[in-house]
Amino acid sequence: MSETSREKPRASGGDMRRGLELLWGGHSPGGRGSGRRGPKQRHSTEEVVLTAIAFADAEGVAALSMRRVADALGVSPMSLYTYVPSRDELIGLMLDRVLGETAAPPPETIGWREALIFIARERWRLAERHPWILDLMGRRPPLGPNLVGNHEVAMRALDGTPLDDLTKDYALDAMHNYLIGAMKEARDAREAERESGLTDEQWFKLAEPALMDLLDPARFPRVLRLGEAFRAAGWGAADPEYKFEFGLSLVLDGIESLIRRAGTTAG
Amino acid sequence: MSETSREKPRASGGDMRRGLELLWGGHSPGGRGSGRRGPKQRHSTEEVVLTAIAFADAEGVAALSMRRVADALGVSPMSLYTYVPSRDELIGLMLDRVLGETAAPPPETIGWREALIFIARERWRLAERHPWILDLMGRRPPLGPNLVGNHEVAMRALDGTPLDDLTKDYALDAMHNYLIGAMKEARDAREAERESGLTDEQWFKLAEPALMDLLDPARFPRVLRLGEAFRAAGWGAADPEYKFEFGLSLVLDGIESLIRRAGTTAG
DNA sequence: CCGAAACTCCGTACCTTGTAAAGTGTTTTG
DNA sequence: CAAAACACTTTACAAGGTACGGAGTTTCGG
Repeated sequence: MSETSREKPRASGGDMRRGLELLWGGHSPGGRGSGRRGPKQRHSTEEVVLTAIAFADAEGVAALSMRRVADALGVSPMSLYTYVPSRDELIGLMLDRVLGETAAPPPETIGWREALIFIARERWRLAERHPWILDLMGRRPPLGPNLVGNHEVAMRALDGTPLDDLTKDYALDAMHNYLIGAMKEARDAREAERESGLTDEQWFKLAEPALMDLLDPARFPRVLRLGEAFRAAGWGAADPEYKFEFGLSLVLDGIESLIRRAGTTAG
Repeated sequence: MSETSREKPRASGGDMRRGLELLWGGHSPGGRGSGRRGPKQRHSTEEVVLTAIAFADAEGVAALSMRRVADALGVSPMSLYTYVPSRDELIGLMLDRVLGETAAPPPETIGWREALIFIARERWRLAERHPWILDLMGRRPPLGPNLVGNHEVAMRALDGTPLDDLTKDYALDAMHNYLIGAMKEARDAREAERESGLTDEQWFKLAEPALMDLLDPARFPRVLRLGEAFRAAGWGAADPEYKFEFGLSLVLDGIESLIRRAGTTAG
């Protein structure tokens, strides 16, 4: 519960160039500060972004406020606005920055399936390192070099297949959407565990007695059977990483049948 | 950007029963107010929840504050706390309430695939009516009657298949995770459009010239080709509902191959 | 070489949020 | 009829993003 989203009009033309500049050229050395008047900035936009990322890793985007980032840098809250036009833009920069941490499949990878598995696991690990990115995907993402680069890499994974470009994009989008959901599921389990001090197992056992009074076996026979199956299988059966791999194969099987169909119709 | 999540310790035993009571029995007539002292409540918990839902439909969960709900009901902010223990709990009630709006596949539905398609489309339409639910799934959801009921219905859709209960759950989970991602994608497109007054197409056309200067054809050949493919296909190719259906078939194909394998090994 | 422009940084201020605390008035119980 | 339990209100706090205006610093145009 209590996930919440705030909205901003979001760049409608004028600021768009500014935002893109920050994303694409912003951190290059000498790009800024060459012929500016006034005092030199005591920090750099990159430093601000890195500080904010470290903070978000430790406490989540929710807890990330301009004041806290400013504190961590030893400046006043308002001076951050000389580095970054708004909190939203800062978050965009943070997102594109960490997207640069994923590796492309190594050259010896053979076949699209192996390549996509590699990519999916990279994203999984990325979300483990920076769980907050899951709150930020979607919603007109920052078109930075790393977001674009990641899509390039993903498209390349499908290079040998008979799919046309549009279909490749759709398939990758479907996989990505699944990944988002699965990574969120795993993160939420981790967070709930940390916050409440209870593992899913402990929590469920706590809720169970109260729940058993409420669950009418005539109305919910399958759910009750499922509960028994989980008890019988031991709680390892609910391990998010296992479920992630399971769902990933399932989605890849879907892509496989897509490829097979395209192969038979096209030749 | 700017999606944000706040956290609460979340019921750890003592309040758990209270929360479940509200979810399962709360709205039944006469259940409350029978032998209580003090003045009668001017409204009901259900009224509060419905008001909050109407508000969230119109403005999103982000804009949903206790003060605004109280205003809409004509009471002071703090009196809401006599109906509902906290904002989080209120949101839990809202979520389970709207989950009750989805229909089960009609009896004449034949086969698991048709049934799952029906369920998926119901969820899609639900998210169109109440887009804010997408911010709330995951994260230890409220174990209300409708959440449980929906899972029962989904499990029933796989009744004729050779999958065991655990595998059914995994498959449904994978489908659900995909659905979440796809519905979020669609909602974000709609919201961004409303907020900025630009369709994705217009927005992209606006960003394009600036982007073209930045996209090195040697580094991003596939992404550039994809851009051309989209231009050639017309922008209907990016229609979220089309992509939703595409991904759904893909996931269902994955389930199909799962079922085929289970069928051959088990019998 | 100097004034003015451009810049950084800071303090203050406004508004919004969830909800704790304490007070007021009302209904039911004993 | 007194007291307990409740509904409801007012007030207050801390935290948030950022607009505004001021103070000090560096560079540019002449």
